[in-house]
Amino acid sequence: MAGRRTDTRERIQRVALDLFVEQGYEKTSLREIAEKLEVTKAALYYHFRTKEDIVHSLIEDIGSSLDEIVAWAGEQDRSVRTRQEVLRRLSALIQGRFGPVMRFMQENQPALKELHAGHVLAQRMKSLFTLLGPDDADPADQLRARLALVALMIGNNPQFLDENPAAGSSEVALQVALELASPRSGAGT
Amino acid sequence: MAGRRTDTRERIQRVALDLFVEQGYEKTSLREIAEKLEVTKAALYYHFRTKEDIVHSLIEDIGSSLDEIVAWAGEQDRSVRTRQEVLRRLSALIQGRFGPVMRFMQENQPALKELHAGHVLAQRMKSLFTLLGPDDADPADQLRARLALVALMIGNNPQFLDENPAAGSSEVALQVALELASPRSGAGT
DNA sequence: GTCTATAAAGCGATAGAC
DNA sequence: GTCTATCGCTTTATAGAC
Repeated sequence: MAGRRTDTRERIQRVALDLFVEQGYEKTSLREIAEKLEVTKAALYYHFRTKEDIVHSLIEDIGSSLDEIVAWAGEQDRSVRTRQEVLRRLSALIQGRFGPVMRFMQENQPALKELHAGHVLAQRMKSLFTLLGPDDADPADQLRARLALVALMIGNNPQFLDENPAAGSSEVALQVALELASPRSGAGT
Repeated sequence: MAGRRTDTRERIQRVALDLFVEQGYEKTSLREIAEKLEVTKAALYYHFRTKEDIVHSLIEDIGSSLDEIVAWAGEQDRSVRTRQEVLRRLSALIQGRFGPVMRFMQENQPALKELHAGHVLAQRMKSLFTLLGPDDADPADQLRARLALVALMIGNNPQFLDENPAAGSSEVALQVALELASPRSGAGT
């Protein structure tokens, strides 16, 4: 049952992400991850050179998906419809297997800030922001673009600072995000 | 010059908050705080019993200010005007000396989660949320209430995941927050 | 591919002198 | 109120056997 494994690398990623989300990156030790997997620390080091490398592998996955969205949007015209479709795709991504990674990113900014993988990701997020709220747009629109993204994240993670289930529905979150990316009366792009 | 001090406790709070915001709670050691103050670790322990106690003292300050706002709002009628005034007062608080504390809270959720002081604060935030978006309100309105608060925080901390100065103006943030707390066409309280 | 054992460093916290 | 010195523990990471 616990004999030869070929998926240990992925099991490490899964368990590590679980613990990172549950108790934070810094508070999660390799010993803890190893224990939960019922292997030793040394086994972890066979698959990942450092603790940071685990995070790196986690973020690389989501990174390419984000790149796809940015690339797709680059081929479209800069319309409200395009921005809304970007949000819809992001919502699907967050509701899918990247939700926990997103949440980890959201809640562990200090850790990511000095992690290199964090900077790579920050650049990708900046592309997304520029997509949703161009640098030459109304400052309020830029802020709304960022809030639209936050809405999607909170929708997936109700306990932003609370845990009211009603405010945490993904459908509601997408609805509010779309409305934030839509032109108000007397404005638009 | 560096002789007798009577404000050491406050100096510790100030320097600790600076470092907590800059590099995160976990990554900031008492040794580092002591070095920046040019005292020893042991001196820190004279003023605070634990590292956690420093955070506790930081959060207690802002806590009473939040309580005042909640109490004031409790005396008003539950109108849009009241909610907007709450946001205005929160904005002033965040723009004032509580900005860094707010940012620390926002960026160190995993650390706060297991810090007791964090739970006390979470309860206060919940009161605020309930104030801005009652539990029996439209789920979308509840989410918007949370986003209004996020807007104020991002306004004070542009580098949410980026650092575009235009999107980080406190006035713009307040404007967007107010609009999020206002009834849309066909809805209201 | 996983193990035991350990190195090297940093951490929060305390004791006791001054 | 601040110091020196240190305790006890945990951490990341490595060496080398199997």
